[in-house]
Amino acid sequence: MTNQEISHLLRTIAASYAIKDEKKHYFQIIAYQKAADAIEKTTTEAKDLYKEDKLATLPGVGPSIQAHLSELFRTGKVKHFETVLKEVPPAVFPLLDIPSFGPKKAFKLVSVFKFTNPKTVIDDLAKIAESGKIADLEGFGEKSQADILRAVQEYRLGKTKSGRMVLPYANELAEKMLTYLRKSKYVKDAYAMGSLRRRRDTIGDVDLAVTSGKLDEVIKHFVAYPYKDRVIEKGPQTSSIIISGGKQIDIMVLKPELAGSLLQHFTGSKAHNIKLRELALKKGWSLSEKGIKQTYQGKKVMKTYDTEEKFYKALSMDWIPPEIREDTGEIERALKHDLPPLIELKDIKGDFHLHSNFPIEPSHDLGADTIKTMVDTAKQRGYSYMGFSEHNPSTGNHTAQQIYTLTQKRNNEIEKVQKSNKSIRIFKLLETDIQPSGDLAIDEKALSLLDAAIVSIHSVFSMPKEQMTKRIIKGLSRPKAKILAHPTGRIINERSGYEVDWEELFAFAKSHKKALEINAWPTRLDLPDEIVRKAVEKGVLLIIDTDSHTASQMDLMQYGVSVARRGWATKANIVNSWPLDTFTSWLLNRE
DNA sequence: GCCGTTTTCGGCCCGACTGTTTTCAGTCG
Repeated sequence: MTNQEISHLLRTIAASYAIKDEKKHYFQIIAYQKAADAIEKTTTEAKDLYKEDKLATLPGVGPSIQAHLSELFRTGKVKHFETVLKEVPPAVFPLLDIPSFGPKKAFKLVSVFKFTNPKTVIDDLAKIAESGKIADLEGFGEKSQADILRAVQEYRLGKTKSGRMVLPYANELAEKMLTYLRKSKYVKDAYAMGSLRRRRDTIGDVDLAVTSGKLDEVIKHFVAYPYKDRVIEKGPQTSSIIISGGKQIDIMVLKPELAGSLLQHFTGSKAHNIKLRELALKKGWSLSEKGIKQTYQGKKVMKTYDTEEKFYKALSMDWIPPEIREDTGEIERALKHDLPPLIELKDIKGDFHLHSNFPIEPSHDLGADTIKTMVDTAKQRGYSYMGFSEHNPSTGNHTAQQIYTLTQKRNNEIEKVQKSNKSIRIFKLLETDIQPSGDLAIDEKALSLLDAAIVSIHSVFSMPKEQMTKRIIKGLSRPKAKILAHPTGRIINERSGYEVDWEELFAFAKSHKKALEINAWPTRLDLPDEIVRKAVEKGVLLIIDTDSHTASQMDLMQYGVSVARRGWATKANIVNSWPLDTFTSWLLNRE
């Protein structure tokens, strides 16, 4: 059972409790939802945690839910869950997957119209809505009947569940809207918020915040967006629209003097905000997007903040970088004024996963730009060093001698460019396949031509975890192999990575000073942030690379840096933020 | 059901918006 499925199951249990007796089970419902959130978010499979007896390490998973999940993994079902679910008509559950349907609405409709078949309930409901019978129901009306019909239709089209966007795509949508918003004279400042500002690897909705003296004018302007499909809601300070393409944009507008609490509120994460508010509550304070509510001599006073720094300061803590606002310890550290200095884009001194168009007759894809062009771009970026790492010449079509000769030719070209570019040190690498056996795709003689090798998996992804871990470690254990590229092999929205025993790989990488790559390619972002965090805690070296196949793609570095920041990485962790001499000593094993 | 340098018991974030109401329930983030 996947984390997604387990999370869905826990939400189903929460919904069932809400239907049975929401008041009585109020906090249980919250607890189940919280556990569902945690399991949905984590990149570690709950089943693996169960095997290692570490389920309780998930926040919000306590003794009871842990026991239920253990039973689930052991026997495939949970007696307690079955008892709870038995009391709710099964036709309720499919409706819960439709946006705007909660437990109450779903249960009422299923009960009144006596829907019994979960397989047909959505169609049955659509028919009833079309016949006009819902409008007569108490608590419903013509409008809600039409809303139900539209929600069902959108659900059938898969429109509202069109998946999460990769970062640059969401960025582009946000920038377009921000540009449009700034055209209004009533807009003072406009910002991207939510998971976009926290730089999560994927984005659901685009959240925007605007400061203005004229809230209603901004909302009016927002809903008049030319690429709008429809308005979901529109109030005095917030609004949501669907744009063509089906993506949702949410906006919140407040006065400039509330900018601090507004940005803090709308950046999230939800877990981060809840933790902050619980903390404030202990002082008798109440936090919201409007500021901090305090009681003075029996009177409630709202204190306002125009910057986030002031808002956090009022809570006796340092400003927290958005990338780590996930309630994974950042609040405690900010209270102790002990947040780590996260790596920044300007700290990066070189890019090492670069594919030029040099005709090396590779096993996989070739780049599109010349070595010289890419060197020029690196210099423009202010890099002091860089490395070329085209894929190795294909082993199927070449003899060992041919591979050697091709590599040598590529090296000659690099040396030629190096001669006329003294301000940047250019290293000679290759991205070399780790074959299923764990052997590298090129022999020792060809390897000797390289300063170092980036090694990676490009075939036979489905291997048992132990075998895959052995394969990787065997490949990495060659002295020239210094970097493991895209370590999980995942492609966002396409495939989950292969299975690796991270503890074992971290231990090996640390003791042999091998770097794990944070691949900045937006559909990779591999290592994922959560694994970066674990690597950082273990003291494993990391390198941020773009995997560029054109010179312009070297701009993608920012996305890799975001992942590193989300993983709490500092300069000490990131080898390509080191000065040239330190870096060179490391890469060439001269330390 | 979870959780803890103010607690192992007694708390549990906060508010916006909509539709159907005439003061509020439901859903969402």
